[in-house]
Amino acid sequence: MQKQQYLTKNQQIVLDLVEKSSEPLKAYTILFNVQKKGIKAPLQVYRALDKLVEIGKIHKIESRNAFIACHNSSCQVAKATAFSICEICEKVTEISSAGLSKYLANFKDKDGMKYSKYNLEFFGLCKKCR
Amino acid sequence: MQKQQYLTKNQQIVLDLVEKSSEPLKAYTILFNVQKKGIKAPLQVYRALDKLVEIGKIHKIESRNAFIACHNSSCQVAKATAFSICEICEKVTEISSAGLSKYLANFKDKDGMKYSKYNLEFFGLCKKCR
DNA sequence: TTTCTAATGTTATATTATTACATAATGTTA
DNA sequence: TAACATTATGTAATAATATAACATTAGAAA
Ligand SMILES: [Zn+2]
Ligand SMILES: [Zn+2]
Ligand SMILES: [Zn+2]
Ligand SMILES: [Zn+2]
Repeated sequence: MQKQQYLTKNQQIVLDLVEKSSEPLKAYTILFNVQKKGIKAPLQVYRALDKLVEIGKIHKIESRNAFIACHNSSCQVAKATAFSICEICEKVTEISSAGLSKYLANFKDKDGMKYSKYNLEFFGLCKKCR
Repeated sequence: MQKQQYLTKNQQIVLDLVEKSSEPLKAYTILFNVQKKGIKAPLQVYRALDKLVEIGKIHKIESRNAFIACHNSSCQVAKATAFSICEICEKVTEISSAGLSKYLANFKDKDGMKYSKYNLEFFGLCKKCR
C-alpha cells in the first residue's frame, strides 16, 4: 500500500507534463508550460517535483538538473535509480536491470557498510549518435 | 603521459583549497576563501573547477553541487566515480572498489550497450550517524 | 467541532552557473 | 625569430536553479 494514493492538483499537472515529455524537463521549463494551468511561481513547481520524486513518480537527473517520469513499474520509491545519458543528444533512459539493482543493493564498502539508496548515471553515446 | 602536467595559478589555488578540505566545497565557498589570493569572480573559480574535474584532480558531487578532491590515485580521469554520502552529516567518501569498478565498466544495458563513463552516489548513514 | 497536517499562494531572495568580450600567456611551427 | 593557434585570465553583467518566509486553505483525524 502506498502512502499517498491521490495526487493534488498541482502535483497532477506537473506529473502529466513530465510524463508526456520524451526528454527530461527542467523546473523552469515545466513552470513555463504549466502557467496556462494556473501554476504561477517556481515554488509551486518545486514543491510538486519534490513530492513526485519522493513517491517515485519521477526522478531527478542530477547531472542535468532535470526531471524524468519513472517508466519502471517496480520503482515505487526513489531509492535505487540508474540512467543512461547520451552526451551528444542528451537522450536519457532509465535502466532497469535486475542484475544491476541486485549488485548495487548488496554492495558493501570497505567498512562493510550497505547503503539504503543510490543513484547511478552512465554516460556515453546512444545508438543514433554513434 | 598526462595532457597537462602543470596547473596554472588559479587552478593550483583552487586545488589547494579543495584538497585541504575535509568536506566537499561549494563553488561560492571556494570563491570566498580564495579572494585573499586574488581570485575575484565566480567564473575564475568555475573555470578552475572545470579543468580540475576534467583532469580528475577533483570530482563534482552532483547531488550536492559540491567538489571534493580525488583521493584515489588511479583516478586520473573523471570517468568512473563512486561516492558514499551520509544523509545526516553530509560526510562524503570516495569509494574505490575494484569489484565495483569492474562491474560498472563492464555493465551492458538491454541493447548490449556499454558506457564510457559513470557516476554513482550511494546514500545512507555513516558510522557516526547510525 | 477542534486539532493537526499537508498543500497552496505569493513575494522576495539566495544560490549556482554561464555569456560576452577584451586581454594576456603559452605552445607550435615555419 | 615571427606568425599563428591555443589556452588561460580578468571583468561585468546576467541567466538559471532553488529556497526562505509568511499568510492562508483544504483535508484528515480525533
Ligand atoms: Zn524509476
Ligand atoms: Zn544521442
Ligand atoms: Zn577519484
Ligand atoms: Zn554521518
